[in-house]
Amino acid sequence: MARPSDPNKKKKIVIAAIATFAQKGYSATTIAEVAEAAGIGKGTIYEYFRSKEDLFFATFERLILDTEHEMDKVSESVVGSASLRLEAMANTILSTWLANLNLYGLVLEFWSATAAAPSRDRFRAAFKAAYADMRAVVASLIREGMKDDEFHADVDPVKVASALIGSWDALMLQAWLDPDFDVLGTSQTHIDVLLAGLRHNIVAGET
Amino acid sequence: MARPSDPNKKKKIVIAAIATFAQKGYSATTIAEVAEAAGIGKGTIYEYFRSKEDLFFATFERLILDTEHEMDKVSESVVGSASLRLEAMANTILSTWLANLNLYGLVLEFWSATAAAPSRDRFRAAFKAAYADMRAVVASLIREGMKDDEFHADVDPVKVASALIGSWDALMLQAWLDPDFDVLGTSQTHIDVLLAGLRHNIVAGET
Amino acid sequence: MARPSDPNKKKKIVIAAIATFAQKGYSATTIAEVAEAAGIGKGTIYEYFRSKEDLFFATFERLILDTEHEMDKVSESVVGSASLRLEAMANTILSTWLANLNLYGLVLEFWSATAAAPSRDRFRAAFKAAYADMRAVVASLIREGMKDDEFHADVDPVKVASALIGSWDALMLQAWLDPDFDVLGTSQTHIDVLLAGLRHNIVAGET
Amino acid sequence: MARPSDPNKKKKIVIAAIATFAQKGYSATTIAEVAEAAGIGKGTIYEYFRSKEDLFFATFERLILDTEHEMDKVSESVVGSASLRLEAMANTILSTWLANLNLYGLVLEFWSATAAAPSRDRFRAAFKAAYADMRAVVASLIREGMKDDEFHADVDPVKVASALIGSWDALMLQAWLDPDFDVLGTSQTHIDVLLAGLRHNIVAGET
DNA sequence: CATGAATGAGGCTTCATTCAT
DNA sequence: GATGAATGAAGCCTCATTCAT
Repeated sequence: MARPSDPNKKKKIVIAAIATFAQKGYSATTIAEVAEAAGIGKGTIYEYFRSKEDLFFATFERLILDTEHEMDKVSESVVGSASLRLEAMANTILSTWLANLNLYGLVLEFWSATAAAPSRDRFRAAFKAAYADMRAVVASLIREGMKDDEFHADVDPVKVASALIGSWDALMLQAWLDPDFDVLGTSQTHIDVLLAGLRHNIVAGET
Repeated sequence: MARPSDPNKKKKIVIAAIATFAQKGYSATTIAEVAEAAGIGKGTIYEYFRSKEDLFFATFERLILDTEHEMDKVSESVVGSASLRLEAMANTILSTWLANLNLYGLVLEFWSATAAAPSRDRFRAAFKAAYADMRAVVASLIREGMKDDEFHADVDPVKVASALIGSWDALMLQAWLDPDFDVLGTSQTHIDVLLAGLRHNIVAGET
Repeated sequence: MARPSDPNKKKKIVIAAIATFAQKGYSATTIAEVAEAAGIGKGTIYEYFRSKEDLFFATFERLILDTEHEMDKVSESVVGSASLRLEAMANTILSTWLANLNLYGLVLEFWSATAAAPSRDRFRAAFKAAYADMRAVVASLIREGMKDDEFHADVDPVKVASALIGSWDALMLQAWLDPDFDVLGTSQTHIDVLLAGLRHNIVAGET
Repeated sequence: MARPSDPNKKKKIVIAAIATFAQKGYSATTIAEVAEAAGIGKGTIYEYFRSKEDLFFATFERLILDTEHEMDKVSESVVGSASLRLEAMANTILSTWLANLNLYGLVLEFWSATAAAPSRDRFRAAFKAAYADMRAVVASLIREGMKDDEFHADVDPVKVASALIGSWDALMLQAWLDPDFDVLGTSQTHIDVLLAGLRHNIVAGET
């Protein structure tokens, strides 16, 4: 008469793991700490995850999913010109991330994990997919602006999206390094300039 | 002094450490491996570095210095319009980084190290300083463009520089994740749009 | 609790540690040796003791407790004149110690530990307390002899007790150095002379 | 044309070693520290001593010799009754030792060394010899008192000497453990009682 | 299913000793 | 003879993982 596996137990562990990994980093975090944070026994974790690395990957997946969910909500709810929607997207994403700046250390850990064997490819692929998703969303916004004749620049929307998302990523890094860094202001300036560029023709000879 | 002791022994160790850390990550790298890569005994490393972490920080410092050196060379050698010089800067930096893409994993490790105790502040401060340096160089290029009436946008040069540098950083990350990612093309598009924006007035009502 | 875990595991480890430390000395003893002697895994020791030094201190405490227990038994069971009881105490203590002469090396190690950082004060305080205990027991025996007019010498019982106990200690040392040393005979002579002195007035002019 | 070995260099090293060993204990002392204290290079020590243990033994020998030298001076210079000479001996020895109480930690180390292989027998034999020497000196003082009819007790002088010396040893230990311990007072009481006992017949039936 | 006691591989670090200069 | 850079053996300790209850 085994008690049915509590479906929330796994989630509970991941929550505890996110907090602990974010605070201390992957290597420095011990399974015992995660177990204690989750209020369960050490061995129980191994009932739900094959290994420490497995648990790590699970926390990664959850964060990725949460972010994508956030992006979907934004792109569905905001209306108006492409410029407006892009700005809204930027602000929402950055605000959300800023509100969870403490998680950024965890993202850094994930990136770092892509460098270290043996799960390198696993993390790398997941990251790549997540970026591709974000890119697609942003690029489609830009493409809409072009279709509506709001943007005249003849550029590859995907490339602009890449750079834009990249700048968000990097702004977060700088905020992580320096709590006084003006993320939203810098982002505003960047997107202002970028949108101004998109609204005009880019004369080849000018560059 | 007894055996003259290779005056470059310390440098030799750092070189070996860079290669090893980059390949396997900080945690996964053992002192024994670094020693072997350097062709010396395990104990010798401790003649030059107090601890594994100290060695790690030394590799970090060296890479930072090398990059700054590279930037200085570029900003001194390239002439022409601000747009041209910015593009040259972007291309040079990115090309240099691309050529050492394998080191990017190491940078990820460094970032990650800023999250993990106990050297957190040490790395964080060094990173912050390095970014400030880069920002200053790029911002001064933008400022020159404004002085020469090449750029009309009324924006904070430092903020644009932040976003620009951030995008380089993030493009490298994506290249690291995906070897097929078009770093230079994306950068070109991004800087084209950005420069186009800088050359025009940014009408407040337009955003 | 999972495996019930031998409730005496900690004691078992201490026993093994006593034997190993006594035989090889503190520095020369490795945790691996103690673990093997205890028939357990290396890591298990760290479930019960924070460090090698902690284990060492635990062995020390146990030996101290055992000796005090021995003294209590003697002082409670022997009856008769103070002289008789003091002699009985001396003989019992020395016999007990002689029977465990192999432990004396361990006591030397403890003494030595009081000299070496960083646990110096810990051991020193414990030793001091143990000596104070023994002193109190012996001094009270002498004091009883004075109350009963068996001893006429006007001396500080505590000082005599100190010297007496000290002589036992030192006799053990000499036995440890020289297996042929006549501990009990020497002690007998010493206590005979000492008791004879206690039974007479000590004329100041005579000294 | 090798410079002749500085005959004082060896002595200089031993002096430095005594200070260092006494302060930090044998294990905790590194050859590098001794070398630095002696103001010479690490390697130089190995020109004069085969190993760290050899150096340790040399410091031991020197301390033993110094103490014996001290005893000889006392036994030659003091005149008067046997009681007086014994008291003088006790006071001189204890005062000398007290003045160098910091060296006592080193003696403890030596004792401890007799417990730990592999030089066990070497130290043990030297200690045994040193005690035999001291015993002989003290016993001869007692024997003189018997010959002069100052002492009437029919006891073995060597046994009394053993106990007496042992008590000195142990008093030092207690002083080492407790800086407030009254060494000289306790010794005075002890020797008073002991001498009183020696001056009287010890009636067998009395014990 | 849950637990946590037990385990042992493996890492960092120390330091006595060597030996080229 | 003097030196100290180089070495590597060896030890303490951590912690992911297992498994008996």
